[in-house]
Amino acid sequence: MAAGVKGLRITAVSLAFRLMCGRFLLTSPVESLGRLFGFPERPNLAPRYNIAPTQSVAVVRSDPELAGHHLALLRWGLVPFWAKSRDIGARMINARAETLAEKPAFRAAFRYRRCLILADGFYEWQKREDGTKQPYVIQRRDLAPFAFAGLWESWEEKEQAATLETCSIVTTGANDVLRPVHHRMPVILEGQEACDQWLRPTSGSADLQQLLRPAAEEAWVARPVSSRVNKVTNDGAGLLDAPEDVAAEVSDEDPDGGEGSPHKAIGRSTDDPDQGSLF
DNA sequence: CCAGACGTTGTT
DNA sequence: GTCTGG
DNA sequence: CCAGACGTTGTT
DNA sequence: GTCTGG
Repeated sequence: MAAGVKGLRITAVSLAFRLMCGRFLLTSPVESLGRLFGFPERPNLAPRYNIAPTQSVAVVRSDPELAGHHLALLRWGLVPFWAKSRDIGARMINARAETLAEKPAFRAAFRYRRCLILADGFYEWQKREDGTKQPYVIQRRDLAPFAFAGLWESWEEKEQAATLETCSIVTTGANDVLRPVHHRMPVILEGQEACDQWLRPTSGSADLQQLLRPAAEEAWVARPVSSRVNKVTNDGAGLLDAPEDVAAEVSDEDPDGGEGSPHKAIGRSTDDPDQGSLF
């Protein structure tokens, strides 16, 4: 794919590449997700191109009472059960793999409440020399859905007498390809066995820790996208278009640039504002 | 003992 | 709730 | 993660 | 600069 190749070129040349997980997408039909991750629920999930912290995300849990894997919609940003307010959750969107077994906010969740957080890709922002930022989307080459290693927690809202379920995405060190440009990345559980092992209540700490490693770089592609993704209220398919200035960047680095101009996908006028239901 | 934190990323 | 710092 | 706010008193 | 909201 031309766009994918271009994305890789720019990525490799860039010096200040940053990668972690504060925004992602999930657009696959619930039937595909259910088949892939082994859950029976088939709720009406609207495609989401711009999932942000504090919003509802699709997770898979292993429920000892029901047996098997089950889909749930949880708020992104883990609120520890002892928190006085839900506000802390906005800053608990990631949990470091190296310390989650010890940190008071995460260790009980690591031991008892692990989950898969479903995605088709995630975004990251590259800081340019002029201080502006270029968003990238990172997806599998085959565009298949995948699972972040996640933790979840249950929090009792005192005033409302309600229970809020929240979650956090585990992060780890970057792989060899990404290490020169950035040092962190989200943990992705590749393959059914890794997913099952993460969810299995009887998995030991050592086995779990072994899953918390960087993804296999061959399977992944990064490519620049429109900065419209910056605004959380933009949530349409147009966010995956190439940015307007990619042509300029490419010709800066490769004046011959025989690849032709990577214009925006034609006929994609606006982001469809599929506001309405989250899922 | 009580009080207060409990988290991540990035940047300098 | 549980650990750390004072 | 980025965008956007960042404050008070009093009045209805 | 730093915090909150999405």
